[in-house]
Amino acid sequence: MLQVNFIRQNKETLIQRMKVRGLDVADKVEKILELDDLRKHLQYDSDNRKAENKKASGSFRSLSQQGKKNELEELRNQIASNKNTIKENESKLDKTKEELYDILVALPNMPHESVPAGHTDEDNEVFKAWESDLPSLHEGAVPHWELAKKYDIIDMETGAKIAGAGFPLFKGKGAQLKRALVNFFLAEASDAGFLEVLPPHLVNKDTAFCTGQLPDKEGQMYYVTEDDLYLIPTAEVPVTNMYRDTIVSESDFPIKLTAYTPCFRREAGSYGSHVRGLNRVHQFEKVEIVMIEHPDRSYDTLQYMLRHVEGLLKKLELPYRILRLCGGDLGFTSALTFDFEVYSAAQNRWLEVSSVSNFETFQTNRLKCRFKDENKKSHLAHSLNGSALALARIVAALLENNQTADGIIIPEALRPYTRFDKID
RNA sequence: GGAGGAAUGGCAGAGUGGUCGAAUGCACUGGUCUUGAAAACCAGCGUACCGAGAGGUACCGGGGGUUCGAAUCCCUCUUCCUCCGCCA
Repeated sequence: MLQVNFIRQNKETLIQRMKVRGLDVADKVEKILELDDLRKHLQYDSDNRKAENKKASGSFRSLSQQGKKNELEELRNQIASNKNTIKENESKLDKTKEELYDILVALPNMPHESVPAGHTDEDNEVFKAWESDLPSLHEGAVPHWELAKKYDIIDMETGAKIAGAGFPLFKGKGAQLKRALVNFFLAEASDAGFLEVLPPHLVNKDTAFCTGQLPDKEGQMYYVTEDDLYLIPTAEVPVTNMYRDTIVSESDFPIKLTAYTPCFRREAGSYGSHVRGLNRVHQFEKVEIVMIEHPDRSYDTLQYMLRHVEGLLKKLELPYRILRLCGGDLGFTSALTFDFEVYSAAQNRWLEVSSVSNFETFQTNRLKCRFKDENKKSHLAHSLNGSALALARIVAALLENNQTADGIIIPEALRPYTRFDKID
């Protein structure tokens, strides 16, 4: 959520930048400023009347000790009438705040200056392309869902029987490969100085609101009505909320956290061949990295996170490219996002395996996550996160790209974790 | 699930209707002293909004109420702790 003061000071920039998302927010911005002025006015008036009443009730005791009944009565009336005005004022104030909030909460983050304009994923800019040749497969190479069947490592049918379509069941070396990937990713994150946490996998409304899933993505999350809880769509949600209502000191930066969790997504409305196999599922596993950083350094930190993710893909020997998302494809809460895509040879397409974003103060404003500068003034911190990495699609790409006539070869870096070097 | 108890500033912990934004201790920051450090002493030290400033207002788990006046009384919700039951 953007701050009103920020909007006030950066009105023209905001209107211009929102255009890359395809939004015209000029009217909304005017309305926000107008409502905020009204809010200030009403509050000022109420504050003054409250101050008057406070003074008046201060003299109450001495008057009553002196037995001045008439004065007391007059005082009581004066306070009562003031109180009525305050009450009316405050109900107007509440309405104004609500109206203001409704507009603010529906306003997405302001895109970073480097975000290209565009509507769909086709307008995304290739930030770093894969420069070597893409792997060419042997005669008779097949997509991962067929490999999964052939080696009996992923069982979609049984998953569907147990839960429903889109809930894969991993078996044998398939399950072990996933566990190996998780351990590999967590070990890499730990080595890079990220603190591992294992957060709750269900979260309450406040938590889902603060990282921006509510109200924007209400229908995308599984919701447990009985207990009023949401299943997490990503570890970003519980992990970032560790810093809700906190004031950190500047020396705590950069805060680096990592977590492995399952991710649950309803993916309502998805269908067709591009959702086949592991391409799009309701439950997948992911190692997430989250950082809280000083505003001056958050874009350097974003690059640092990019390098971390890149390192993982290099070690896994997977062909990848990095995209800078265009305005139309940019998430609601993000100011700048880079997507990592891995080339899936048998499907001959790029699969998104990571999304690394800087949210600037969009989340921390809701979280109230602040730090104090040397003058003890508090400012909102910046929050960032990225997948490092999402498992299902990495598995899909590994299976497809590494298939040979006599089995699927496990990349060197992963073998200490799998304890086998081939799936056959 | 049943029965009790608790929730106050970074932490600990006073405060049961009036001058309490809140004693005290610890922690922290600045200063004095010291070759340096420690100790001691002095001063400062919550958050947010409005205001150029002086200053004003709100906040003692959340919400509502009583009262001229609420941290303090009433209602309600939430969380935590203890005991019993159940249990990975």
